[in-house]
Amino acid sequence: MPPTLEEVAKLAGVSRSTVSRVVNQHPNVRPEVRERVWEVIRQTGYQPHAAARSLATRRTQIIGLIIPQAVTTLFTDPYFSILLRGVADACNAHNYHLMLSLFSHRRIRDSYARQDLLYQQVLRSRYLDGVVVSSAPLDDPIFPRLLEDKVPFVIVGRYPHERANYVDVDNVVGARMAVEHLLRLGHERIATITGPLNMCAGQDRLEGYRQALAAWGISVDERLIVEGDFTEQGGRAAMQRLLPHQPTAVFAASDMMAVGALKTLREAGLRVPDDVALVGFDDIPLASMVDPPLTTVRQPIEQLGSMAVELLIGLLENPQTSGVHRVVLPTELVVRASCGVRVR
Amino acid sequence: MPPTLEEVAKLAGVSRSTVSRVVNQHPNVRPEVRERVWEVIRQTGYQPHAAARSLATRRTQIIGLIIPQAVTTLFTDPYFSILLRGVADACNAHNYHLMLSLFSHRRIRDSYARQDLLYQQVLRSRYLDGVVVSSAPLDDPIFPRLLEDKVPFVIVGRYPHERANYVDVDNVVGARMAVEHLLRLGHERIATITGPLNMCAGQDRLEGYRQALAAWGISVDERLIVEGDFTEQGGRAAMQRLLPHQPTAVFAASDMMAVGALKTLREAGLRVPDDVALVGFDDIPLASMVDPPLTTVRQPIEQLGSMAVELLIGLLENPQTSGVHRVVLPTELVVRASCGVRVR
DNA sequence: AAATAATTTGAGAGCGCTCCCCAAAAATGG
DNA sequence: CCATTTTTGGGGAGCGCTCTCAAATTATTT
Repeated sequence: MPPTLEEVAKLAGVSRSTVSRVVNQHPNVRPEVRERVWEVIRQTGYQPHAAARSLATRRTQIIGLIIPQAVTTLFTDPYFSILLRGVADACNAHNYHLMLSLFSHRRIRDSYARQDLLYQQVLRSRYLDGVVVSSAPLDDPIFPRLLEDKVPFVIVGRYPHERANYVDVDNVVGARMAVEHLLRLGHERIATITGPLNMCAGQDRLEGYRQALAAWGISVDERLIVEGDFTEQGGRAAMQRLLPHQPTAVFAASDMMAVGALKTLREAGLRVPDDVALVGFDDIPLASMVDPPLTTVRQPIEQLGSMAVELLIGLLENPQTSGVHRVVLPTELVVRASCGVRVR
Repeated sequence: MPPTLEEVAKLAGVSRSTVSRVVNQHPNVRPEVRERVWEVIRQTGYQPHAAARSLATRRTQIIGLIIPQAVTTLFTDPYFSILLRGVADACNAHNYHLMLSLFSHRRIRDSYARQDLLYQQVLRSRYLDGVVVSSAPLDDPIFPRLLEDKVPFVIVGRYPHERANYVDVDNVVGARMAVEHLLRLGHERIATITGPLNMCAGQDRLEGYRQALAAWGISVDERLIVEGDFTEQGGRAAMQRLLPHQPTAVFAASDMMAVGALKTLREAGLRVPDDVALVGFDDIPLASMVDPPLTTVRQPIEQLGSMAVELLIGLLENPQTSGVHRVVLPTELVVRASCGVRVR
């Protein structure tokens, strides 16, 4: 049986309160007493009991990372590993712990029911001090609930509500840069494979595409816009549907979809970039590994994760700080071979 | 302020104990009372407070997934995403929660200190009911500690201790199959890029390699054995060192390393499989995406994760069940183009 | 030296839940 | 119909910690 505060107190010849003060770095303890207590703590290997502490302080030091929806695919996308790394790192750095809430991908059918259950269990039972939400569609029920329950949360992405804090990248500008790059290379029939249009990132990247075309005075051919789902499979399927309309360039709203599109193009006997230029989004490691290497829009995924956590911890530790916290990070166009750099 | 047990009890006109019984499905409550209590619970949205419950029951319903060491790279390997998915799924299915403990990859220097801290914080403070450990080197200090503290744990991999429970794949046989396949194709100068040799999987796969050669009466040329670290970079570097010895085939102990080797080979002007045959291990999605598609040894990664969790939960819920729990899953050779299937 | 202020310590009351134990009520049996 | 068993509900004592408040001690000021 591990020792309790009480026992440490007895051994050190002081009261519970004093040990508590020592453990929690309260100032008003005589140095010699403090040292004596530390000595006992060291010898006994005392460690405060998390649950007891949480019960008294009403804080758990646990942050949740919630990725709603049935997301088989989302997890084959390295985007998540990278985000997770950022999140985990920031948690470590600030002595918070990380609880991961994914949702079963096996049965999409009951996924909402499960999500509901998890929400109850995890959030209402106060396991978490706050949460980071990523990759949720805009109409996900989690947002209204979080707001109603006044759970501190930060979104990786965006949500149109005054009390929503978020960290996002400038998807519109990123997408516009990508498409403008294609335009500069002389393309006019530029197609796009969008992300899911119920997600902010999906919408924004499409918006960037539209803006770029508009800026160049090119009218949008709606047949060149096909909705994907951020997965490789989705990219393949979307590209399949685009083929009949013979685009000379394709902007895919994620690298995974670009890779899918690449395969479909190749299977159709088209060469990239010679016959069709291709640009992705994310700059995941795979982007530079495929053949040809993918021109893409880099977003600082890891940083997105760690900033979200830091914002959240700021919220948790200074609740009085009013105002909403929002950060938008820049993107960067990474030119590789897949877009076919032509002579000026 | 969310309602407490006490308040629910008052509203339902019963005592705390009765509500507790209802919530915890204890039998001895009259159906009509039970229904009345449920009704109040529903109306008030009551949810038991996790910390209070944990304090009383000494269980948290949280499982930890621990991936020790500074693992930048490990997380670019989809292996982890897939494992994580298995783990998360199993947790969801059994109403456990998942806490993720990674270690900062930024500063390798203080990684052991951090690991120590985390160990204290997470395990000794009883945040977790039990843990799943993956990808730990055999000499990782976590194993003796877990054993000493009697923390219930399951390893994904293996550890030579009588009280160590684990889930593993048959790495020796898997590797042997891979190498024997190359032997059957007529190769004799078969090199191997091993995993880290302080990890079980690294050792076992090397052992499989040796066994295959031995079975065919081919003596091992130690210059054809180069240690890698499971990363793509490591694979590149290892292949670089192998080039001078002109192997006609290479068995890489992970797909990521195989991909790295592939690039080095290509840069050296060698064609795969024509000049050098290549076999990997894991069968991550990338394996079928590279050119040429990788012949590899498939291991059921996701299942590994979920079985580990299920074993652990079994341990937690039936502590009396004596005996050690060990599962070894089979592997399967997946033949694709990279090994160059020759005519019989 | 006395009075006041500041610092250090301890006692006690929770935090919200579980679970043991006993009383009341209901069911059973002779 | 009363004694006995079984079911049902309630009271209370924790689980291990924090935190307020007041007492005790020490330092500072007049």
